[in-house]
Amino acid sequence: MKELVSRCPIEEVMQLLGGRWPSLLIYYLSDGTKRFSDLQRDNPTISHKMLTLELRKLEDAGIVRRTDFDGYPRRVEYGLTEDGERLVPLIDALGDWWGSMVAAPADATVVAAD
Amino acid sequence: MKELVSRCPIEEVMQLLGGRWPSLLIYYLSDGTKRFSDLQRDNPTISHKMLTLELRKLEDAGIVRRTDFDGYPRRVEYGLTEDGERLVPLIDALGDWWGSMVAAPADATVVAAD
DNA sequence: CTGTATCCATCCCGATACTG
DNA sequence: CAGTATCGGGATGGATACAG
Repeated sequence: MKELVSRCPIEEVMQLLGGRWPSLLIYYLSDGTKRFSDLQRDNPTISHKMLTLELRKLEDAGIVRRTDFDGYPRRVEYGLTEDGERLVPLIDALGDWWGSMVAAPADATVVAAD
Repeated sequence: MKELVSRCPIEEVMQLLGGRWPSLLIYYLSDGTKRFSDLQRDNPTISHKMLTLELRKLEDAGIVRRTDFDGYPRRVEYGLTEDGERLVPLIDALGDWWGSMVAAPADATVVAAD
């Protein structure tokens, strides 16, 4: 079943950003334009293949802009679109939320188990 | 995890919320406390097994609180913790962002269907 | 009703090799 | 340098059966 018409936009956006890499790549790109090999250096553990696929996915979603200067050797640059930039603070907010979680463990939030 | 801890909290929080179901379950639970079978009805396409696993994951993360009234038949209720509640608007913001994306495509190519 | 365990198909992803 | 294609192992998740 490939047809998933999400009723909830949340479901869709999580499909896009949910994996391990998308948000990380966005994070690194928020720093400025980078080349393919720069991103490889930033993320030493991502495979060549996955970097390509993730970038393509983000590009298709309109989050990442790809610029191909085809000379030799080839040179391609990746950067965030405006939509991508707008996404950064939202992702950041999730990070802050997570930070507040680990700072104050869930134990303390349990209220009077009667 | 097997490897080093993520430098970026984003990476961690996405590992948690990234899949198809977590955010949806949180959405449904933001509505109020629900039983296992209620959630099954809300999400007709999730399998029994995955519902259990996802709920357990969210519970372990301190997002969901599980209350087991063990009578007969058994009855278990799920609800959001305070941390979970605080997460809702953040997820919502992502949904809004996504909504603004589809509303105004970055690339106006396909719009004109003459 | 809720939860656990098992089996098994599927898919994701890394490694590798090749192209321009 | 950047991208594509292919293969195979391992993780992921559905179906099912069973337990409390």
